[in-house]
This record gives sequence, C-alpha cells and structure tokens, in this order.
Amino acid sequence: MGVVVGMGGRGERMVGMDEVELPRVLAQLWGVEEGRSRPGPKPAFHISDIARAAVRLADAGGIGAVSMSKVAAELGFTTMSLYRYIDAKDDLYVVMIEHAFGLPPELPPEQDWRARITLWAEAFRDGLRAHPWVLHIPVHEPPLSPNQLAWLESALHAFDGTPLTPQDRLSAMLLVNIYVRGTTQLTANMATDPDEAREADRRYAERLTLLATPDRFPGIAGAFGQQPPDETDEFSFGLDTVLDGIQARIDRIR
Amino acid sequence: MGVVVGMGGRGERMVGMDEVELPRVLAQLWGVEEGRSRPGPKPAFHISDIARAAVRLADAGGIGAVSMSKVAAELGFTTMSLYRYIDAKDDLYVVMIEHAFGLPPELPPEQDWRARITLWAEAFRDGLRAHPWVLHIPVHEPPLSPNQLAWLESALHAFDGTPLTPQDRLSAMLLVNIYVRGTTQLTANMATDPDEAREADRRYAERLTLLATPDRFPGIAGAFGQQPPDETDEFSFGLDTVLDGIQARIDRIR
DNA sequence: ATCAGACTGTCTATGATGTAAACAGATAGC
DNA sequence: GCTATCTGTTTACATCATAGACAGTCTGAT
Repeated sequence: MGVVVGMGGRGERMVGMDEVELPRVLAQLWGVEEGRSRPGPKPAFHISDIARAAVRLADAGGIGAVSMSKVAAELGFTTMSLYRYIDAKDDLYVVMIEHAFGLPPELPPEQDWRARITLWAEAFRDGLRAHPWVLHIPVHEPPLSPNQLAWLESALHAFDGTPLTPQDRLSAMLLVNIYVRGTTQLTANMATDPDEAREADRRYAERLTLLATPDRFPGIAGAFGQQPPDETDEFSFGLDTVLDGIQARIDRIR
Repeated sequence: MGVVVGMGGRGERMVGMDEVELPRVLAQLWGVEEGRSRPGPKPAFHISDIARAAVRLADAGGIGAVSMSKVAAELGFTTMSLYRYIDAKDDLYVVMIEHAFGLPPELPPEQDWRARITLWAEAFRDGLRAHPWVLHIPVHEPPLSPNQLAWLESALHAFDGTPLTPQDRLSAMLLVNIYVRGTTQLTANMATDPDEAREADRRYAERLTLLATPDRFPGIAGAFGQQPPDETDEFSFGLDTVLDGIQARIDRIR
C-alpha cells in the first residue's frame, strides 16, 4: 500500500492510493493528507478557509462573484497563493459545495420511508435555497466527495424496509434529487436580491401575457393566468406526486 | 400602438411594444423586426446564421467552444460584428437553444395523455442528447422564446382530457420536464467524445469502489455494485414512475 | 551545526474572454 | 447631392484562469 503523486490522464495532479489515482481535492477532502511534518514553511491557511471565503462570496453575490482573485483577496493573499492548495477552479467548486452542505440530516428510523425521504428532500431544498449558486455550478462529474456521498447514502437509507431493489432505490433517490434541484431552480428565482426577484417575476408575467396570447397558447395562458400558488405548498405538492409514483412501484412489487 | 427603443432597467437594449419592453433578442425571435427599408449598408448576415454557427461549434466541442470570437470566426467576420446582431452573450444562448430545438413534436390527439407526454418526453430527451451543451447553459430567466413556449404549450396539451386543473398540468409538465433534464444530465455522460465518456464511467466506478466501501456506505456500495442497467430502459422506468405519480393524482380527483 | 531539498507565498507574464467607444465606408430618402 | 443612419472594423480595457521563475523558510539527514 503506497502513495504516489503524479499526473493523471487529463493532466491533473493525482495522488495515488492502492493503485487508484484520485484528484488531489478528493484526497484532501477524504483526509488522506499525511500528517507527517515536512520541510518548508507551514501553510498559512487551509483548504477549508478557501471554501469558507468562497462560499461567503457566492452567498453574497452569486457564483459570478467567485473568482480566484476575489477569493484570495477575501483571505488577504495573492491570487496565485490559492494554487498551492487547489489545482483548478473546478476543484474550488467541489470544496465549496462540500462546505456549503455539510452532513445530511439524521433520518428517524421509526418513521416510514415516505416521511424519511420527505425530510431528506426538505433538507436538500433548504440547502439549495440557502446557497442558490450551487445550481449554477457546471457539473462535469458525478459526486465523490465525503459529504456528497453521505447525502446520497442517507437518501438510500430512507428506503430501508421497502421491497425496492438497490437499483430501484437508486432510481427513486435520483428522482427525488432531480425533483428538488429542478423545482428549486425554477421556483427560487435565481436573483441574489429578493426585491429584484419579485421585480423579475412581475416582468416575466407581463411579458408572458404579451407573448403567450390565449389564441396562440391557450394552455400557457390558462396555466399562468391564475395566481401562482404558495411556493412551499407547490414543493410538497410536486414531491407528493413523485412519491406517489414510487409508492405505485412498491405496490406493484408487493 | 407604437414601437419605442430604449434602455431597460438593467441597461439592456429594449424594444417597446404596447407599453411592455422586450429585450431585443425576443423581439427578433418573435419577428417584430420591422421590414421597412432603412439607410445604411445591408446586414451581411442574420441572427439565425449566428445561431447556426454557434450550434455547430457547441455540438462539436461543447459549450466551452462557443465564444463570441469563435462564432465570429466561424462566420468569417470580426468578433465585434456580432454585437450588431446580438446584445450580449446570454442572448446568444437564447437563440442557440431556440435554433437547436425547433418546434415540438405533434402529439396524436387520439392517444391518451400518458402516450402523449411520453412522446413529448422522448423528443425532449432526444433533443438534449443531440445537443448536450444545452444542459450547461446557465438559466437565469424562464423561457419566453417562440419555440420554447411552443414546447411548453405542447406538453400542456398532452394533458387534455384529464381532469387536471391548469395549475396541475403546469406542475405535471414541470415534473416531466425536470425529470428529462435531470436524467439526461446524469445519464448521458457529459463528455463530447464517447470513448472519453466510457473511460470516465470506468474511472468513476473505480474511485467509487475505493471510497464508498460497504462498511461506511452500504447503500451506495449495494446500488452501484450491480451492473448498470440499459440507459434507455432506465429512462422509461423512471419516467413511468413519474407518470404513475401523476396518474395517482388524477385518480384522486375522479 | 550544517545543509540539501522540499515547500511556501509572491511576482510577472500570457492568452482568452466579453464588451465599450470611436471610426470610415455604404446607402436610403429627402 | 446631402444627411442621417446603419454597417463591419479597429482599438482598447478590465477580468479571468493559470504557467513559470524566484527568494525566503523550514525539516530531516548528515
């Protein structure tokens, strides 16, 4: 069992563990950072400081407010100092998400799967609402970081006690995950300022009424003509529909 | 009924119609471009040429391959010439999506809602698979362009004949829309080259096995341990679950 | 105690990028 | 023909991600 540092296929810096190469970020997040003392000056800060600063910037000004130089400035260091801790901007996104979400909620085992996955979904939604910029981060690869996997694992456990197969649980989890992401993206208006969000909604309704006239787009006109339902109700209403679908699948097995 | 050109709230160039201001892109897409002859040289090309060139670039090299200068070069013009047709990069995205998707499929009225929305979902999925970069475009505002609204309208009509209220139909449509986007994003591996996609899948499985050990993450290990199901089956399986949920809602009304 | 080598933060530099401003030529209606 | 307006182009700038070289700092081996 050795540790090797080298370059991966796409020119990434890699840390080898047991023959399997991991990008440095993942190795760091999983705590593979060997604690042994090494020559050279002590690091002035830690990858988590970077995450904290970046999340602070993103919470305040959206993902566009996060740049290597701005994060570095927030920490009081030069831009290039960040590269001693993080190999690339994409890796910064990984640690940001990891830091913003933390660990998933505890799911009470005494409740049924429906209550549990609902709890999970609401916690996920709350996380996304608190950090809407997460939805603007381009996803290139499936999750491998500790907290992300913990959330995944947590959701899968919500289906304990059901007759669903492991793959079924994965599909079901995916469905709920997708649903929460999707509605939050469309519902929680993507503006940093709430006033601006309200204004954007108003403008959208105005333009839609202008363009989607009842003669050309009767369906749209009908659906948007009424007043919009409460945001939270809308969420659980849609989620219930998804869960009804999963329930139907369970019933079909039994 | 007059037309006014001015500046909107966020400094956008606007074209006023009936008191409601529209960003120039939307006005162009909706064909408000007054055909009257004007002084000055004739435009060398059209907004749709830009869309075509940009889509070509994105299809070949992903959304990252689309920049104002690359698109301009593709057309044989200078970068800045594009700004005579398009106000900003975000507007380019709008016309790209509009051009890439075109009109929605015709939904056969003689079939039931389930067959119709399935057809719609599959067409949408096919569009996303043909132009995966669409999923990488940051969405700041809800859709207002002609083809996008046509797709929306089309999906709503799939529920004709059901007892669902207009809002219910909107929720149901949203659910299907979200589902297709979500699965496609996670399923259709986001690499341009299929070989590279397979390689990425292999690497992911490898790393997941390393990190998500059965003792720490039994759920994940169990779900990913088996071999992955066929992509298309997976799609319809999940979609059926969503539709079962909608069916349950219909049943509850009846 | 010394010292080589590894590691630190910084400085400088490069190539993209999105877009503003000023410009010279083209053209339609007067 | 004149003038206003529109065209594509040139030049310019701020921002960005990141590579490379550098001088100082610390540790472990000698």
